[in-house]
Amino acid sequence: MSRQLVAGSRSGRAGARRHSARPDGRERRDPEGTRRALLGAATRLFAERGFDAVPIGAVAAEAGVNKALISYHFGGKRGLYRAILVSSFAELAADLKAAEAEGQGAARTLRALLACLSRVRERSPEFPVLFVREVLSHGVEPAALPHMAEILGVTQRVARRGMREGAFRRVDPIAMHFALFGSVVYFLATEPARARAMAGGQLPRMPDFPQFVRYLEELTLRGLRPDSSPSPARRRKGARA
Amino acid sequence: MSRQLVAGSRSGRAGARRHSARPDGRERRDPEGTRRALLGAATRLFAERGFDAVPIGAVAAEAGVNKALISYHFGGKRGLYRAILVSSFAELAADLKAAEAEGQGAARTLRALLACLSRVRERSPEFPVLFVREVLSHGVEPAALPHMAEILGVTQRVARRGMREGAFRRVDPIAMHFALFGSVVYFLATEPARARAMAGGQLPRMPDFPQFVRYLEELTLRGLRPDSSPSPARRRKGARA
DNA sequence: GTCTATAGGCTGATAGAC
DNA sequence: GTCTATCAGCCTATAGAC
Repeated sequence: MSRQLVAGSRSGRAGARRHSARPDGRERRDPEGTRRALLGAATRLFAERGFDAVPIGAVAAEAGVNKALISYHFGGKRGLYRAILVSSFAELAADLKAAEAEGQGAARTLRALLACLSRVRERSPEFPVLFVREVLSHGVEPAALPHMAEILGVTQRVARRGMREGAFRRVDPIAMHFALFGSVVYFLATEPARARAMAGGQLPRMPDFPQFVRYLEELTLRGLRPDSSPSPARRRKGARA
Repeated sequence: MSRQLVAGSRSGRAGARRHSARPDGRERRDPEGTRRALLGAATRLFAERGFDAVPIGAVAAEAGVNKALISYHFGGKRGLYRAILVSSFAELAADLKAAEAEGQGAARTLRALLACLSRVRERSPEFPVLFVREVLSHGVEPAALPHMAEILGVTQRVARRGMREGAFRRVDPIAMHFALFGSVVYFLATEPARARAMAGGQLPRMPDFPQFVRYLEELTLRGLRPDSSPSPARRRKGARA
């Protein structure tokens, strides 16, 4: 694989060193710069329109680079996609695991995880869209599956830990994962589309992500507290005081 | 309901009446049957692979119908897509509104909305995927936008109603919408992909939707209760006892 | 209404000059 | 490593026979 899957290349264009200006005004880059330009352009476009809707020529144009270089550096369109995908998934999984390790206590860890997702959003707003697109896709990229399993694992462990520590009432860890992770990811993934719809004056107001995270955190921490009595309107078999 | 929104199905009473068996074993349908076969096949395939990844020939084959009939009945691939999209969105919006009307009290209404989403899943498991795909898409289908606004409106109204009735603490209605609707939609939209991954033995166990809904309902009702004190680990400015 | 045949456009990949 | 030129493949849409 080219350059071990572009590991760790952030979406930023940090070191795109210029070589020389050319007659047409565009710039010639070194190979590493080319790769990064392609990765960045592809991330943006694949997120915005989806893999199948983006012609390879559009990626090249957005990157200011020749079409043919995609095959040269990544072995084709799919290879380019795979490169951004697995590096992004791996990065998210690693970040979540780091956040998991840093917090003491389930409640704090949960907050750390949410903070981590906020950072993802700042670092690369396109990633959540890419993530959801892939999760819906017919055949999920096999190389990304292990990372997805890790991500699921982190949330589940927080749930188990909270129950063990007596901080959370007894719940299904998987359900907790989806309530937490699912809503955040949905919020983030739909953010660009909302922004576009709002720009067209078709939607009233743009919800605020930090506020949403605060809501979710509060909801979860309150809703999971073991001491509170069950829902007032209905009791279920197996519910505990 | 879904009828007469499904593009030009005019008088269209039900009845996929068979006409005659043909030499190759496939069956000839009446026009209404053709439209429905196409709608059904397209719903399945567009959900599974996405609009751009599905050749029109695949839809025709899945429907057991000739390619050219797509242009004839729906004015082309995009027209077929638009037909399933707006009828599905309209149906969901209408169902949610019905659920909203039926429940007395915010808590009960909230439960009715969740039950409504469960019914959606049984009726057409592909719809959530289609929904999310569209919500991510570059330009959301204009015809579907009003319905999306309605859907957002229903959840927001429940939130406001709960606060007015004193059943919920003060929260941002939009945040509540995303926490509730977002997580359910994410869960449902990823369900087919999980099923496929599990079939390949790449995932451990399949989470249970009814259980997830119960979790979410309980979490929300507990987490929104006005009497409970704020999160024990941290207080915020503006938090109320 | 249904079907066949075909036109015309666009796409991803590569050979080969630089 | 980069770029130009080119090609084969596939896709949607339609004209016209039935």
